[in-house]
Amino acid sequence: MENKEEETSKKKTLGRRKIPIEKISNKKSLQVAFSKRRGSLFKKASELSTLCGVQVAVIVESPAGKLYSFGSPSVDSVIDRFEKAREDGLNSCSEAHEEEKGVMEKSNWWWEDVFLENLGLEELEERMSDMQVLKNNLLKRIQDHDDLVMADSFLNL
Amino acid sequence: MENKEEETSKKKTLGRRKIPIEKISNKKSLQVAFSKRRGSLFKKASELSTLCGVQVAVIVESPAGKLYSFGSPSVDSVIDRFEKAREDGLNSCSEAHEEEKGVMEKSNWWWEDVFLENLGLEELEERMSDMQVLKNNLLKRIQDHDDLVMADSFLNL
DNA sequence: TCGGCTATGTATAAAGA
DNA sequence: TTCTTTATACATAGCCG
Repeated sequence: MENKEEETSKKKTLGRRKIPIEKISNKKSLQVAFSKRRGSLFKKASELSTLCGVQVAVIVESPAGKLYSFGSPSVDSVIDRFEKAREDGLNSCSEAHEEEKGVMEKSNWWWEDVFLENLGLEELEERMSDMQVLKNNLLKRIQDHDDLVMADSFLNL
Repeated sequence: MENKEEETSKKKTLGRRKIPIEKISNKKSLQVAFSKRRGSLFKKASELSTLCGVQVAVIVESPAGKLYSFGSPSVDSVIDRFEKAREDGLNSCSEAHEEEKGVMEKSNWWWEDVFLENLGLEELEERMSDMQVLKNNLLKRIQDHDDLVMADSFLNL
C-alpha cells in the first residue's frame, strides 16, 4: 500500500554518473561525449557572448582530427584581434594546459564491418567526402613522421 | 498544516534564478557573470580536451575589451592548424553566431572512432593502403548505383 | 574583484529506441 | 548517429562580506 514502488523499484536508468576527467577509453562513449560536450561548449560560448556583449571564438578538434569552430561575430575577427593584441604585447592573458596523450589502444580493424551494400548514392558520396578528410589527416600524420616516400605513392588516392 | 514552512521560511537566499539570454543591463551583475562564466567556459574546454584527447582553443573578450584565452596544448598551435585547414578549405566546419546552425552535422562518420594520434608510421601506411581498397569499393558502389539509376530512368522513358 | 552560500537551473552519463 | 528518458552531477544568479 505504502510502498507502491517496492518490488518495482527498478529505476529505468542510473541517471548521470560521475566520471573522472581523463581520456575516455571506450570509443563509443568518447564519441558521444565529444559531440554533446562540443555542442554545450559552443552554446556556453554563445551565451557568454550574448549576456556580456563580448566577442568569443572557440576552435575544437574532433577525435578524427576534423576542426570545428564557433565565433561571435566570427572566428576570424576574434583571431585577428588576438594576433594583433599579441603583437602589441600586454593586453591579453592566457592559460596554458599541459596534457599527456593517453596511449591509444590497438585497433587494426577499421572498416572491417562496414557494409557499403545497402547505402544510397547520397550516403556513398558523403563517405567519399569524409574519406577525403581522413586521407588528409593520414597524410598529415605520415608527413609528421618525416618520411614522404611512401606517402607520395598514395597521393593518387 | 499544509504550510509547515510558513513561519520558518528561513531560506537564506532565493537560489539561482533563471535569466533571459540577452545582454545583462546591470553592470555589476554583468561583470560578475562574465568572470564566472569565463572560468566555467575554460574549464569545460579543458575537460573536453582531456576527456576526448583533442586540441581546443578559446578566446574571449572582456567587457573592458581585454582578451583572455585558453588553449590545449596552446592557443597558437590550434590557431595555426585552423588557419592552415582553412587554406586547404576541406577539413573544417564552423558555426557563425547569427547564422544557421548545424548545417554540416549530417555526416555519419562511421570511422569517427579512428584515432591517428598514436600510430606509428607503419600503421599509418597500412591504413593508407587499406583506404585505397575502400576507395575502390566506394567508387564501384557509386558506379553501380549510377548504373541502376540510369537503367531505371531509361525504363521510365 | 574575490570568495562563500543556497536553492534552483542546466548539463550530461547511461541505456534504449 | 540522433533522439528520448531518467537520475544525478555540476553550474550559477542573487546576496553577503
